[in-house]
Order: sequence, then C-alpha cells, then structure tokens
Amino acid sequence: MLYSIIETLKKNQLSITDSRKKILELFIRSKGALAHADIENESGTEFDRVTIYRTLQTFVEKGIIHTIPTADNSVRYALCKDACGEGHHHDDHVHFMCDDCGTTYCLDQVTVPKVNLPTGFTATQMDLVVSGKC
Amino acid sequence: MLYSIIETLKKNQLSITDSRKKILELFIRSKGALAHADIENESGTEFDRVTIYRTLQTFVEKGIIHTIPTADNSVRYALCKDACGEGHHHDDHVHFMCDDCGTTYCLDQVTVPKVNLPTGFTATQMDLVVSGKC
DNA sequence: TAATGTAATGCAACAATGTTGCAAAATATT
DNA sequence: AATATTTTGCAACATTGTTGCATTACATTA
Repeated sequence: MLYSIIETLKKNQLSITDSRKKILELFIRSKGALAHADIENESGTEFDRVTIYRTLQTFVEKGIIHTIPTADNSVRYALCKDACGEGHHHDDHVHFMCDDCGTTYCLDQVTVPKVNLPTGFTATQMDLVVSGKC
Repeated sequence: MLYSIIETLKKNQLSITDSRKKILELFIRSKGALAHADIENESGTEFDRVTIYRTLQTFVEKGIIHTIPTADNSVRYALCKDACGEGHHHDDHVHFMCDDCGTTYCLDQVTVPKVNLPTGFTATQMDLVVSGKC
C-alpha cells in the first residue's frame, strides 16, 4: 500500500513529501470523494491550508485525482482510474451524491449516455451527477 | 415586457421592488445563465451585494430561477419554465457550457436520459452538464 | 391618499474559501 | 556530503457568502 503511494508519486515525477504521501493515502483509504475541508480535518494541523490547496491542484494536473461537479456547487475530489494522466482526464463515469449520508461516489461502471445536442453544438465533456439515497 | 415582470412577481406573492424588477429583467433579457458577479456588474452600484444574494435566494425558493451545477463549481442561475413553482423544481433538462464564449445554456428540449444505478441506489435528482463549443 | 403594519434594503461585521509572494526547510541530484 | 531545485509555512490579501439590526420602501386599510 505504502509502496503504491510512492510509486504513484514517482510515476508522475513528483517528489516524495509528507503531505503528498498523507493526502494520497487519504484518497486511497476513502470510499467516496473528499472535499478540501475533509482533508483539513483528517490530517489535523499537520499541514498548512495552503499546502493542501497546492497538493490537490498538483494531483489534478497530474491526473491522479479529478474534481466532481456537485449539485450544491461545493468542490470535491476523487481518485482517477489509470486511464488518466497528465493533461488528459477520462472521467466519463456518473457521480452519485447521497442526500442522507453525504457520501459522493464514483460509479465507474455506469457511463454517461449520449444525448442529442442542437445543431452546431459539439461536446468535449459530459458530467452527470445523480442525487438520491444509497 | 415590464408587465410580465410585475405579473411574475405578483404571481409569486413578492412585493414589487426596484432590485427584484431589475434582476428579473436581467434574466429575461439574458440569453444564458447569470452568475452573482454578472448581476453585480450589470446593475452597477445600484444594489448592495447582500440584496442581490437575498433576491437570488428568494427567486430560487419561489421557483422563478434555478441554480446550475457547473463543471467549474461556480454558481449560476437561469430562468425556470412555467412548470416550476414554490418548492418544486422541474429542471430535468441538460445544461451546456461553451468553452469559448463562456455562455451557459439551458437546453430545454434535451432531457436527461435514464441510467442504471447499482442495486440499492435510488435517484431523486439528475444533473447533466455538457461542455464544448456552441 | 394619508396612516399604519409588514417586508425589503443597506450597512457593518463576520466567516469561509481560495490565492500570491517570499524566506525557510525539505527533497533530489551530483 | 555539497549543491541545486522544489516544496512548505507564514503572512497578507482577495473573493464569496452569511447574519443582525436600524432604516427605508412597499402594501394595506381606513
């Protein structure tokens, strides 16, 4: 487990630091998506707020995590599948937010269906967020 | 036009004030969705920031406008169709954000397709946001 | 239409969230 | 082990959103 964390960081040409190891570990251990505040809470006062912001930003750029467009317009992050890499994300799966427990899931096996756009419109990205009960 | 603005406010049991008239007019004149900042810019220093927040909140509660869950997690609002009313929104249409011009459209004629959720999951709301070029 | 009750506004203060520059510390490289 | 590079923490700031309360505007009734 620790091995794969370090491997992931190396694979993405990132230097191995305490904050990156710890934050990546949080994502691997977490079942759902994490918000900035979750990470701040779970890591205690170990890291500066700014460091967490910058680490999340770096992970998104490298394709390690992706942002989830939630219905309540709060920012959440979740691990990407292996297909993602620097500069190219492939997170065409459906996201699910539970109204009861608040957990945000990546439904990796459920893909976003095609829709008919008006003439002249071309789609480059589609985000489908489902709310309900899990 | 002015008539329908006042009629809309009256229909929703809202008192007729300058800020409500002006903000509702902005939505009617606008082709796409508006962010809080757009309204603040277009209305100048005419209204307090707090008034704009409260007006938008009131309009959402009354079913006059709805929020759009954008991919970049910024909050945008657009006019609701007549089917919406106090406490019950029916905005099951697709939203489209243009990467070039930044406009956010409500594609009223395009409905969100059904998806198969994992067992035990039930959906109460579905938001599909498409990004691309218009 | 003037008086009165009710609702909305503006102001101030605050909270939460996110960003930037820079010196100090940690990491990587030789 | 020494040096170059990167990352971190701190401070300060910007943006976005919220709350309480006195003042003002609106709606209602006589």
